[in-house]
Amino acid sequence: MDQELWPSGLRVLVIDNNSSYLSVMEELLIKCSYKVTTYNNVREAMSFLYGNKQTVDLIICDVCFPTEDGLLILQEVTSKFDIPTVVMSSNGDTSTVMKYITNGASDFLIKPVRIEELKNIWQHVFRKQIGVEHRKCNSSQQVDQLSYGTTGITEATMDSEIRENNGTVTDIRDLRKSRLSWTIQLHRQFIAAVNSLGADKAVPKKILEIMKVKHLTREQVASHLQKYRLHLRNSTQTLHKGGAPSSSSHPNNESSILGTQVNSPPNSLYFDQDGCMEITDYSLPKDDISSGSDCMLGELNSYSPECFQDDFRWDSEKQGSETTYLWNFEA
DNA sequence: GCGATAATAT
DNA sequence: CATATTATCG
Repeated sequence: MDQELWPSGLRVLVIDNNSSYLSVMEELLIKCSYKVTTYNNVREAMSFLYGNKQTVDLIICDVCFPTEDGLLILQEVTSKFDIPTVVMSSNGDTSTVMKYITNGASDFLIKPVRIEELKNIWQHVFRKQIGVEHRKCNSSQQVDQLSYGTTGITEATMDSEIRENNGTVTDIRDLRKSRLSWTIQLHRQFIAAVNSLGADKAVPKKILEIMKVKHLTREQVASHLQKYRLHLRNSTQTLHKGGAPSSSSHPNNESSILGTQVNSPPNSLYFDQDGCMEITDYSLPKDDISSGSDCMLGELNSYSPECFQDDFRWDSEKQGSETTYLWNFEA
């Protein structure tokens, strides 16, 4: 529709190791009246983020880095900051897009990025701020001012739900009730850990180490892993359910989920953003970490300035509530 | 259905 | 033996 009504002043952080393209992006974004900060170095960008997370509304990050892994970067950012993150790459395969979207990306832009696409990215900021309530955006003249409240963006679940440090759960104990509740954030960290190890290397102990959540036990991770695999199976092979046995097409990957590097998420329901959850299906741990096979857990937590200490939500007795949309939504 | 725990397996 | 995986419990 109209073209002059997108919010100006949106503060965008762009990360791309290609300085030339970084300039292109900067130019395009400035034409959109956004405020732009660019980094061609992931680590520097992360440092900047840790120091200025209150002043960044949106992140646009390329996912093809020589040494860094785009997926890990995305997971790092989305789990530690509640800032909408848009991913861009020259490769727009559905499976690739799926991989990033299921891991928290707000959008996926295929290079070369057109200015028309950038004109619309502000919607992700609003979507996140407004959160559950998605009211009919009249798209008219109410988008003029962004509520840049320093604490504005970060407040998805602040109430009595989760108390965390910048979006990352680091400890659980505080609300010592009885049963651990796997919240989205915690689950994300779990997924991030599983993904960074490989499918075959993702075992409770290592996952626990990577997650670095105090007082979380190996047993709890094991239990969650069990369910995770179970649900993964269910959605991976959707044929099931009294219909045609599907005798054609797919060569039937009978090798278990763990055996080798299974890939390709054929079917799946991805997510339902606004409401509450977003995780319904996960891309398999197969990833493109530079090296390839060996894990690199030692340095996984590259960024992360300091230690932490926060709480987490335990659930005492009442659980029949509206929790748990993690991976089920029933038919 | 969820997460904890017991029972097995590696 | 320690830890991973599966089964069962509440």
